[in-house]
Amino acid sequence: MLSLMAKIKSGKNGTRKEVIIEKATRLFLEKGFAAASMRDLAEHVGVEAASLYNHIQSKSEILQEICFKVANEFISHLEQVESSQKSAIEKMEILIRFHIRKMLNEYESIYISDHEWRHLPEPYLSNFLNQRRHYRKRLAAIIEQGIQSGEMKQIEPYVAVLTILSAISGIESWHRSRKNISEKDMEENMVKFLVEGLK
Amino acid sequence: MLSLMAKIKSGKNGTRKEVIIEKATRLFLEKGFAAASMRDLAEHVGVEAASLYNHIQSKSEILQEICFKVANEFISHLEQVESSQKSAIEKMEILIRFHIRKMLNEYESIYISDHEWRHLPEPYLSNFLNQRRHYRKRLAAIIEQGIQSGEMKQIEPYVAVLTILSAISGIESWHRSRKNISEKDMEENMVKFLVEGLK
DNA sequence: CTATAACACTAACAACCGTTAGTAAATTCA
DNA sequence: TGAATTTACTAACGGTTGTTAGTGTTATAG
Repeated sequence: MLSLMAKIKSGKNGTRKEVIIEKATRLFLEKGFAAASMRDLAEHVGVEAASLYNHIQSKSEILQEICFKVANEFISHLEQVESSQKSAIEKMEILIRFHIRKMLNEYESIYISDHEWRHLPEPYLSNFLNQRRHYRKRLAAIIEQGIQSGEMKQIEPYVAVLTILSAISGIESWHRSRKNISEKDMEENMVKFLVEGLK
Repeated sequence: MLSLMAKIKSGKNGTRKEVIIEKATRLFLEKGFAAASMRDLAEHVGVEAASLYNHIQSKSEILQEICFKVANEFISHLEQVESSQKSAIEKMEILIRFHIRKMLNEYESIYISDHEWRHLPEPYLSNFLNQRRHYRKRLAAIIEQGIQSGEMKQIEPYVAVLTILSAISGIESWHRSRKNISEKDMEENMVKFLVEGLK
């Protein structure tokens, strides 16, 4: 009894399922979710396609795990920031830096979460979009508050949120390129641009 | 002789091929290029799938037409701006407004050009990416010049270009949402954010 | 009106899709 | 070691993919 998670541990890389999701993340990034096949994924994992189904339930389950893992990380970080006693502008800078760093360090999964969510099946699709809308509203609320306290300039919070989040997602291009610019420069310059844009 | 374009004109909407590309644009936007099937497209056009091949050569030819039409529009506009006698900051504002308006008015094709280009077959893929890289370098050159003339603040031009272009592509979210904000507000707020971010 | 070109149709192709069934090998637990 | 569980394999399924061949229909040009 007790079901102590059996074996499942595949040496170094954690659960076999985790390995599958990790490889799938790269594959979805390169080919897109729809164009990436299970046989393709299986080859990267080093196994036959059918064997994957001993660890996952479906192709779209992989996408779900990627998307909601990312979403949950951002939401829980936001809650942390919200409950802190910082000024609105400080909160925004913290959030912006968090987004930038996530994008710098683990952009594969974030990119997928940002661009492949439409292939989520219902009800996950609606769920995901609701979470995203809610997240953005909470960011807008911080900006709203920053405007009212005079910390930020008069700007439509919705537009500011859109602008900031989209701008950060552009770091994807940096990843795909030859990276003539360091991570640190990337972060500082973007923060300079985006945070100053609020003031 | 003279081949005066035969008939081909399909009443109001121009060439039959243009209709196909138009419908494909919407379809690729909603489902993504890989997930959109030719039978799906045919249904939207009101024809059998095989009939499409009387007007196009392949599925990816449609994608090519969309991507390069967009690219050419931006490049030729850039050349126009470059050859004008404006200050760097003015040039950037003109370019930013052009991007924003394009995104507001015909975002379907721009979105596809921005997000589905990886499904271009070679050599079109390399060609497209080269054009894009070149375009961004020329934008960066304008910013570089703006910094040296003291019009703009000290910022890494590459990062600024990335930030601006990505931010604008976020207008896609506005299109997908309920649009509580007018086009004009969208443009002015975004310009305020992005142009001020340069000063 | 007739010849010709443009177009849409049906049928089918080979390849690939996600997924399941059934079974053998490997691993873990007692 | 023996029993049980997990994992990988082969084979195959029904369905879809982009695309072609071949044929008939429609519209245009001379």
